[in-house]
Amino acid sequence: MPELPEVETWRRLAHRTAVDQTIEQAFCAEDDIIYDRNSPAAVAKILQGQKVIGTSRKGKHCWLDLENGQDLYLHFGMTGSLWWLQPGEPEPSHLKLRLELSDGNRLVYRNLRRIGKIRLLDDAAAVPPVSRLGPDPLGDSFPLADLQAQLAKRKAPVKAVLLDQKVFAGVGNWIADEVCYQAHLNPHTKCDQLTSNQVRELRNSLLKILKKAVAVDADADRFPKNWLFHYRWGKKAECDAKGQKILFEQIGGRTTAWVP
DNA sequence: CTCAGTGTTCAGTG
DNA sequence: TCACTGAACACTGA
Repeated sequence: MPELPEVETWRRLAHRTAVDQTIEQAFCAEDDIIYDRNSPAAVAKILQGQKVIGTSRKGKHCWLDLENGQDLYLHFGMTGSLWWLQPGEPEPSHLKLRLELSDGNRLVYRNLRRIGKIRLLDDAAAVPPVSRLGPDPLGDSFPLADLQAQLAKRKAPVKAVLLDQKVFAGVGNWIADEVCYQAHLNPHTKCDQLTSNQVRELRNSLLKILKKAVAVDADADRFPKNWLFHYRWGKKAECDAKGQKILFEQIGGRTTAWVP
């Protein structure tokens, strides 16, 4: 479920395993998930011999900073993931990118359903989609006053605006629902109808959820037991941890789980 | 067989 | 130009 916490966890993985390593060999699948001025094979050729000097993330987008000044940009879509493999460890299916590092380990990107992107960019932060993102609530300054002003201008349901990457870079469907749940907001509420206390609660809940999810490496099994998260999947659970009925509705074009 | 789905982006409307 | 809605994208699994 690649939303901000998962992507941040993968960025950290890449950071501690690949920074200061040289890419000895690279493989890019012949797949239009890798679209670029260059063919996948040409991208692999450029990657070969490059040292990784850093990692970056904004919202759900992340990239490796290469020694030649370019960025290896990764977007995970709905089903992408990043794996670090030691010698002998088998690779996952649907592998789209493999970096063989100088210490003998591999960093690989896999994507089951091919909604995602791999690109070699001169400056990932300067071009869309990253350049169009609003603040990342964890990585950027995210003042309450700015949020109040933004939301006061929006008439869409709060659930829909939580998914707007220009306002909350990195929030996805389950986080948006979790925020409404923990902040005691009806996801149908129009943003311009929210009281200033509600906006404060929304922001507090969002930051709390993101920090906790990142602190447990986005491992859902370690999310607090009282989070709606554990009860919303598969539409199996009728009730949350307190026995309150969970509703499933379409809001902002997506399935929304909420408790009145 | 049908359909929903963790994300983004575009067309159409107002 | 913007805000908003709904559809499209690709594929799997329920």
